[in-house]
Amino acid sequence: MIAHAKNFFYKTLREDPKDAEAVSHKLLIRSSMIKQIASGIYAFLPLGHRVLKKIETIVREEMDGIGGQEMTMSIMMPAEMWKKTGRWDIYGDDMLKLKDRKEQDFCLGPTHEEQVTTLAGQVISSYKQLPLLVYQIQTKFRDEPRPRFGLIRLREFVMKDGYSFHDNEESLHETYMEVLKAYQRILGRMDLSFSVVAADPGQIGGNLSHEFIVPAKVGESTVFKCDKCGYVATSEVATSVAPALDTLEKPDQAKLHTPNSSSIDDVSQVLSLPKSRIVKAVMVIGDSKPYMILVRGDRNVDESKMNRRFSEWRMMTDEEITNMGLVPGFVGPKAHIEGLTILKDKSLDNVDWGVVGANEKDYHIVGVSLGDIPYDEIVDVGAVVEGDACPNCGGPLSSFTGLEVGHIFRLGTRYSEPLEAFYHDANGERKPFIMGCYGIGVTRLVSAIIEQHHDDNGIVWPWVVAPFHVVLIPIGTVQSSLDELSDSLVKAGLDVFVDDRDERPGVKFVDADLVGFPVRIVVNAKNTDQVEIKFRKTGEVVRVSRNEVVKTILDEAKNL
RNA sequence: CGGGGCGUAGCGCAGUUUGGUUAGCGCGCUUGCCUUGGGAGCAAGAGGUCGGCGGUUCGAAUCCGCCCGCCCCGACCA
Repeated sequence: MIAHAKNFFYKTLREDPKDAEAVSHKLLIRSSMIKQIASGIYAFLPLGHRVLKKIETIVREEMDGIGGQEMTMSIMMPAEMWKKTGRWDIYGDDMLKLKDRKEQDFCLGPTHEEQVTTLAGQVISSYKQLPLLVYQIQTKFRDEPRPRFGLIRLREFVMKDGYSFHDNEESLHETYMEVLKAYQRILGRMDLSFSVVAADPGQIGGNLSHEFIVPAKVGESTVFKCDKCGYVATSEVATSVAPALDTLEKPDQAKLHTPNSSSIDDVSQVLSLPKSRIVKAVMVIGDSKPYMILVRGDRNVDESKMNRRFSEWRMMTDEEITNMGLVPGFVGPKAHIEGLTILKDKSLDNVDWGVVGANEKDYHIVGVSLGDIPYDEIVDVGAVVEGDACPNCGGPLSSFTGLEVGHIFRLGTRYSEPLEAFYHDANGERKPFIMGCYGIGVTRLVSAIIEQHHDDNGIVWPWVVAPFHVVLIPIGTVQSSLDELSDSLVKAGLDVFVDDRDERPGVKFVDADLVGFPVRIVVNAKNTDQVEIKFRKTGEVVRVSRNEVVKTILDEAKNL
């Protein structure tokens, strides 16, 4: 494939766009890969389009490699199937709903479990046809409240979503692991460093999931890991052992005056005690019932963990707290509060004594043995913090931020049951499919790759996803040798971009670096027998005779 | 949805506080000359509903009101 700059649909920018913050966003705009159409919605110009297609090809090859069957589902779909699974309401405003001319309800698919499950129910009728793995690479729409960072958080984006169907858990597990390995190969081929981490299935459902996280500054996911034993988990599911407190003699239990000290910080200061000695009491309404959640004072309740514990929850208002006979800001545990359930977070496990609210304005009680505090259940809803001990080996946990580029789930029968997607088993009984689902954010990968592969001058595309492998820059009149050279490169299967613009060499060099072609070839009229080859990644420059060019590049390609 | 910022030529910005010629600058674009190994130079040009609507005024990019869009932090989020 060959393209010529003179009539190529692109225009590089000298200055950073003012609306861009992330490096990948700035470079995508400046190199003219994408143009914004609306918030979270972009057009892919030819350069960006070519990158996207190359990423898709890698994904497709690896999915086909484990027996995945590619298909294309519809983007727009009727409300009915979403109402059956309950997600017509659960998904909320993130799902773009619309009506057709007959006033029928439709939505633009934010994901495709409903559709693929419906289809499977219609097409698959026997256990003999299982297991089955299908996938598509297709545009999704989610009306995100806050799109950001160019292609990182979009409203309209391309995703590879795959779904598997099984008649038993072992089969699901097998496919799940095969997809996991395929994902590792996909990201590895794109030269991304990444972590596979235990994660929160969120509203997709299921009991276990893994995220594929590419470490990046602009990452929205926080991951905790243990260097000692290899434990990794997102902040949403990470557990830890809170480090032990400094030994401190327990004072006699006493009610102390703590005027205007309703926050942990205030109490800690007034009593000259570490925040970890204070028992935080968080009052919530969970699934319509009141709960008091006790957490160690130096940490917070994690919302994702709460979302898994309760299907619906919110903080109590001050009025509701007062109505329970408690005092907002000075809430503490006490026995026998009608209808109240007390949950004790495990972060309090190794606290021997502490401070609790006195349930009286401006008073706290010190010297309370944790053993004396009443509770109904021990729970894990506390947010992990860096420095906590690894739940497996006790080693210290550290954290990093990254981009979630893939997520795989075991769904079980979450969708097949409500959609009545059944097969017949060996005994002739109708059973719902056991399902898995597997996503990769294709558009997000474009950004992830740039976040990991760039320098001060621009993008440094890995060979396999570069929009073009080679940029050819002529200096002076070299038409015949240029044609000959580009011919041989194209015949060797390379994608060649000829910068034949009527520009000075400096302009072309700067653009070549910005756009990020892995290889730059300069042909100078002063000496057409030899050409200069420069590798973007290493900056290495070699001069070779024209007939050695293809070989030189192909030899080096595996390192690019 | 809460907080903050921005909206003037394709891009980046000045002008708005204190209303007043024909709304400027850099880059980019067009034409010519010149130049050709890291964003050259000279000359002549083209390009604007000043985000939108309404109001105040002799007069509005500038003051007032309403609305829209975009970005950042948070909430939210496979």
